[in-house]
Order: sequence, then C-alpha cells, then structure tokens
Amino acid sequence: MKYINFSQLRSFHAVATTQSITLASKLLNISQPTITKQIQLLEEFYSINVINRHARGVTLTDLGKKLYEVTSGIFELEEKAIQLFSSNLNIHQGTLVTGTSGTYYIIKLIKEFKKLHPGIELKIVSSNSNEILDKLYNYQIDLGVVGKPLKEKFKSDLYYIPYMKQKIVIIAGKGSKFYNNQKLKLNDLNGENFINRESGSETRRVFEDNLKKASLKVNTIMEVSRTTMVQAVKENIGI
Amino acid sequence: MKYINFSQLRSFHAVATTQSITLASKLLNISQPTITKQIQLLEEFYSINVINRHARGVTLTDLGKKLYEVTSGIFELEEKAIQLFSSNLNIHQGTLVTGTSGTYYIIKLIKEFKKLHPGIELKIVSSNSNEILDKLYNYQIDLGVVGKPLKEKFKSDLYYIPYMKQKIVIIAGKGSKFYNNQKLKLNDLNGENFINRESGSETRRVFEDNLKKASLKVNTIMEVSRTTMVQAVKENIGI
DNA sequence: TTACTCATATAGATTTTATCTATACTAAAA
DNA sequence: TTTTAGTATAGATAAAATCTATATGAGTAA
Repeated sequence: MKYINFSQLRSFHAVATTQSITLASKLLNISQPTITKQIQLLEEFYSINVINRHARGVTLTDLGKKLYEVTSGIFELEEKAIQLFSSNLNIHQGTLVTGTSGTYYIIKLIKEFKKLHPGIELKIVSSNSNEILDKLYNYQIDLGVVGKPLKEKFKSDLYYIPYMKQKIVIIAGKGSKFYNNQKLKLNDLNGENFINRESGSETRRVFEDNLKKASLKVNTIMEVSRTTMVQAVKENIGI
Repeated sequence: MKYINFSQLRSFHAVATTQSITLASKLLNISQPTITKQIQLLEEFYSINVINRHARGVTLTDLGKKLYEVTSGIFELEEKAIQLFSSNLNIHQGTLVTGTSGTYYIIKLIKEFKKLHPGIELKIVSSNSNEILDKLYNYQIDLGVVGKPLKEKFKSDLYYIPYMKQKIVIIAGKGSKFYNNQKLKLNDLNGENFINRESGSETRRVFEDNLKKASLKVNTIMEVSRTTMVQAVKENIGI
C-alpha cells in the first residue's frame, strides 16, 4: 500500500491527457491493451475507479480528475529531472548533422532534441539508406536514421539502436477487389499488378523478400517514388 | 530519453534520504544489491554521477543534490495520490481488531494504518498462531498476522497474502564454540545442546522440521519463551 | 433493423525488468 | 595487522510490462 506503481500512473496520466486509451497508447508508444491493463491494475489494486468507459472513449471520474492534478505535478517534475540530466551533458554549442532516408520519421526526434539543446545547430541530410550509412562511416554525418538492418561491414564500427517499427501497407483504389478488405493475407497478393517503389527502396526490398520467402510473386507494372504513389493508386492503375 | 525509470528514482531517493545504500535497502524493504544496481543503471543510462562512493557509505554529488530536490517533490506527490486513494475508501469510523502471534512484527503496519485512517479505533489481540486463525475463522477478529502457513481447512475461507520473511537465528554466548562463527552450517548443529522455544511455537516447529529434513537432531535441554531466551543464552546454559 | 465502425477488453505468449542469494572487494577502524 | 562496515558483482529466479491477435459492445450509417 505504501508505494504506487509509476508505470500505472504514467498510463493513467496519458489517458487523462488524451481522454482516450487509444490515443494514450500512441502518446506513450506502447500498445493499447497495455494501457487498458495498467489502468485496470491501478483500479483493482486500490478498489477505485479513475475512468468511466463509454462506447466511444473514456472520461475521468471525480477521483480521476483529482488524481490527474497530482500526476500532472509528478510528470512535470519528471521533466525537470530530465532537464537536470541533459543540462549536465554540457552541450550548449556546436552542430549536429543528421542523415536520414525519410525526414518524416525523425521530426519528433529533432523536436525533442531542439527542446533539450536549443544552442545546438541542426543540419539534416536526406539520402537513401545506403548513402546515409556510407556518410556515417566516413564521418560526414554524426547520426543516421535509416530503415534497414546494418550490413556486417558496419556492425563493428557503428553503434546502433532500434528506434521504431514501421508497417508496410497495401493501398488499393475504390475500384480494386482489395478495396476495404481487412482480412487480406499475403498469399492473396500472388500474381497481382503492383505499383511499386523504385528499385533500391528499402520498403520494396523488404516487401519482395517476404514474397520470396512465401514463394509468391507480383507484377510490378509501374515504379514510382513515395510521393507519387498514392496518386497513381487513386487512378486505379494498380495496387 | 523521454521517460525516467521511477524504480531507479525511488532507489536514488531512498539513498539520498538515508545517505546509505544499505539503509536505503532497509527503508524500501528490498535487498542492497538491488539498490546498488538501480543507482548504477540510472547513472549509466544518463552518463551522470549522482552519488560518490566512499569506503563507509556514500554522499551525494552536486547533481545528486539537485536531483534529490526534484525526487522529494515527486515522492511527496506520491503520498498525496495514496491519500486520495485511501480517503476514497471512506472509512472514517469503526473498529479494526487485529490478532497477532507477535506484536513486534505489526507495529509498522499499525503505524501506517493509523496515519491513513486516524478515525478508526484499533484493537490488538495477542495469542499463538493457531488461536489467531481460529478467532479469524470465527469472526472474533478482522485481521490476523501470523508466522505460519495456512492449513487446508482455512485456505478456502480465508484470504491471505505473504507479508514478510523472517530468518531464524542461532544465539550463542561468549563461552560457546559457536560464538562469532559466521560460516556456521546446519550440519554443525547436530547433537548440540539447545535452549529452545516452548513446544507449540512456530519458530521451533520450522526449525525442527528443517533439522528433520536434513536428518539431524539437537538436544533441547530447556524450554523458554521468547522473552527469557536471550537471558538464558547469556548465562551459557546452551545455544 | 441491420451492418459497420470505432474504441475498449481479453487471452496467451514473450520480453524486459526487478529482485534475490551468495560472495567478493575495499578502505577505515580497532 | 586483522576486523568490520559498507558497496559491488555474478548468476539465478520471479515479477511486471508489453506484444499480437482477436473478441466484444455500443453508437452510427446504410
């Protein structure tokens, strides 16, 4: 009874902030069932209710609102502690050159970093995964964010951590037989006409590797860049 | 980088409060190596130092002192949250009758409870484990704290949780060959003369069960209650 | 009024973290 | 010197967090 589980408190705080379990899970980058369970554990352990469940979302109970005031204080203090730690790093000037194969994914990182180290100048280099890794290897950039596994050549010299997972999706136009098909399996794609990414794209490589493993094949009737892909699908040229 | 591990923060806070890893472990009721590791993980993860290690204890670094201010705030808020939860239970009056086979062990519990529910009158009934369980079974007491496993008879009707572990120790007087022998094994006790607890004592039962399992036996040359035991040992009547 | 859709809940497996015991190390104290 | 008080390390085990897949259930739209 003496100590609260802060993991549960964090889940609660995110739910209270977003007014939604699903959104909370996105905020914290963990799965929705995890949040659900953490809230349940908190409620069961203390025999209380902090949220009301409705068909489309949740609301805070009175107790939940009071708790939210407390957790707001707690997680503000957490921010302070983080700032203590990072200000201790003493990096107040200089330049960080980041290379990435898709700026979309690093916006959040950049934002966070800028907040902690406003004095650092940030440069972002865009290129494909292979070039990014080469530049990193040759000290042309300080940090790389790429969507591919490291080759053996790099493994001993470069330090890397998994940052996020990304799902590869099929996009189908309204005319397509795949439109709105939620139960699609990989097998169903065999022999279908595809608008695919340009060869060299990591997304394409991973997709085709997985087809190969399952002994499947698709026809690539058109090669486009990421930006034009949606447009092409809309015109029903293929999936 | 975004979220701090509060388990580590709690360990740090206890160390900062007690100025000692060992005392912190006692404060939190977890082992000393756990605290040591939690502090190490915190320090390694952020590449910082929060404590200085000396031969006899630890002190806070400057950063540690700043962090302590922050954690003090955090754990004060935790207290507030706990009060929210328990005030919600709405128990402001009534009487709680607790039975125990050794008041020593429940002092902390009582203290904690009194703090949370000052309006409740507390009664404590002392008796041996078996009687406590019977009283509980017959609704004469509300809560029992005993040092023995539940019999099958009770298991379906009584709810129980493990509260603490207690080691059984050998006490030896200055004249004894066991005096100050840190490496004593159970086998070494075979055939020795013992001042033992009265039969019916749980401590004695557990001790003798373990001797039996190891096919050992000791001579009980005297039976005394817990309170007179130390005196008898001091007089070198036995161990 | 029926089907769909959005959000939460459940089940079961897996991974990660916390924790334990046993023991080694180390500098101050005796 | 030897002892002692305190911290560190190693390895095993237990507990907690988290995932994926899927069910459920109540509004909403066809």
